Amino acid sequence: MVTLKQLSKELGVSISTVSKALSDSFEISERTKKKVLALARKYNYRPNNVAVNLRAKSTKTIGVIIPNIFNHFYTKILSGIEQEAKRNNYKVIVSISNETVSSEKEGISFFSNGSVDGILLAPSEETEKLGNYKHISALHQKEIPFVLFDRYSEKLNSDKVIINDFDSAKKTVKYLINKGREEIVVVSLIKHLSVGELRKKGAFDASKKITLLEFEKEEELEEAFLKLIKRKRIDAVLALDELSGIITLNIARTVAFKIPEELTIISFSQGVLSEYSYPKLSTINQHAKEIGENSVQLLLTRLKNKEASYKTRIIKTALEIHQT
Amino acid sequence: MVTLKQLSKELGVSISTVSKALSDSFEISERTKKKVLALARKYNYRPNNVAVNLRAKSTKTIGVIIPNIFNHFYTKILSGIEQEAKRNNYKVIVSISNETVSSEKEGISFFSNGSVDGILLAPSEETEKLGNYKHISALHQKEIPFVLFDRYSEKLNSDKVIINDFDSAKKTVKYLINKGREEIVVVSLIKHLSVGELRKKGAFDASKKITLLEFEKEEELEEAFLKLIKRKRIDAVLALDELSGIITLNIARTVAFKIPEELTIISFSQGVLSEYSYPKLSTINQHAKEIGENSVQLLLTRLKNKEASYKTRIIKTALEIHQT
DNA sequence: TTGAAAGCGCTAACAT
DNA sequence: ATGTTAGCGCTTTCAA
Repeated sequence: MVTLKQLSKELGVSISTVSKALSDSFEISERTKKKVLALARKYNYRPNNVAVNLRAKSTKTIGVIIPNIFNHFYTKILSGIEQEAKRNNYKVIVSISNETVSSEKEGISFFSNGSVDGILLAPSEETEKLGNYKHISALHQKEIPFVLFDRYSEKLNSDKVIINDFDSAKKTVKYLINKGREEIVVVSLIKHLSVGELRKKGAFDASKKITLLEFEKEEELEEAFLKLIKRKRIDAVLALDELSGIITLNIARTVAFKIPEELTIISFSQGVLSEYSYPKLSTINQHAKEIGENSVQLLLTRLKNKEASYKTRIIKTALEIHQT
Repeated sequence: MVTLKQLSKELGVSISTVSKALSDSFEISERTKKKVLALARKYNYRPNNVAVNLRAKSTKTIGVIIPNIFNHFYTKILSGIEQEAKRNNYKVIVSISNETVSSEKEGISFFSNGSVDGILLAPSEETEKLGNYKHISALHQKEIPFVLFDRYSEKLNSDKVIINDFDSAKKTVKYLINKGREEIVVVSLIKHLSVGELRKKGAFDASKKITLLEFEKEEELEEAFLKLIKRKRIDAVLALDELSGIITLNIARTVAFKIPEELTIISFSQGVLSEYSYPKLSTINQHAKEIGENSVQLLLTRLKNKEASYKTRIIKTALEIHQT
């Protein structure tokens, strides 16, 4: 990589002259500017980013800590983050926590050395399970701005972008009841996530007579659901996560339920899974991309004004009914 | 963030003493080391990464340009990259090309200013379609080391990590023939990708009497496949990409094929889609994670020795038969 | 209109 | 055992 020094030497002018010429400063004569620009182009000069960062005391980089990159929902968020960051001339560094506290801590420490201007973070499942957020709130002491997305805790005081989980679960159950469904089952494999809790509460807020099947392992849910439908007639399922939705769908099909005539299945989701399921699942779309975009916006706002009060942005979900 | 300067001031020693003490230099007395360490811990001192990078003339960062982050295959590669990078104390910056040349160029220029030590790149679909790789080979002039993964071109001289696509398609067709399948259909939605071409050639190398359904749009494939199975008896499908596999599966089911008794479907894939399809697709697993890991390894080797001859690593696929 | 110098935070060769 | 100095590449203030 060519440096200002090399250019200045070859041109027989000072480093600062070259620097100013390249930033089109009014101090420099047109003749010199032209010469400098020509040589810079010839060598394809690009200011060394690291040096610029050191000087500017900013990196134009956002660190993202994401729980799981195999989850389409998070992938979509990441894509939204990347786009919005690029639009604002920021780079994105990614660290994947794999839903573990240890990797999450690693990621935070990885970013806590001036590598990034700020952090976007969705706490891992383990973090939520343990309810210990100290390593995250420690960012406040380090004066590293951060924004939580998707998952959050009352214990953490920060900017955040979340989904109206409670409301959308509640609305969906009401929708089912309106459609004349009477035996509603809520299935979930995300017991330990804050969002799972909120969705569950929302559903029960709409109706007390819901059957709840909530498990940690896929097989447990499969077994329980199979048992349930053999025992009693049900006519609607609300899945609090996509995997539960797909599993339920596949089982319902093995026992020859007509979908959606006899059984409506609606699932919180964002996924390819539901998109290419057969028949296509009805979903509660979580507008993941917007979550990503909004997180970046909130962080950039924070970077501009570190003293402002914390903001929460709530991204609305949309019920998408297929195959009705 | 605390700096060496601040620590040295508070301790009443020089900056270099602090620096040396923190790196446990033999030049510094135990007493001083202890004092320094204590204060550093108190303030949670971490060396400013940007300054270290500038000084070291290396960023310990790898730039990854990935065509599509919604494709589980690439996500898995990315995960492999991230893990292997972290293992070697490298960071990962991600740029998503969305299968377009323009974004790919943007990504390359984004990384070409000293932000990264090297680049991992899978060319976009558009790049492959147009066959123009100049913006990529330009990295050679800029002396930025790069490794291609998954997709490549004869036009590009570089390190690369690829799959034995030709061979595995060939082997799979042979496998089908061995199992007594006689009417084999090859379906594909990746006509324009180099890997698609290789797989196709491999399949035909195993048998000339294959029916080929190759389209750009999902609907075209759906229509053609439906027409075909109404017209003639078929007993095996080799899908060159996961989407084709799922589409074929869903259609075959609507016309009540017994799978796999009457119709074997095997798909190139890596996906959640095939994992949660019903019945579960048989797949040609591409070991995506290993592709990512190997790419990082190749790049790090290159960084150590820029003059070595270019290496190609071929990752073997594995045929995984389900529901037989 | 141009150049010299300082400084971002760090390391390391070279004094003391 | 500790300190001084130079320099990584850049921008910017101040001086010429």
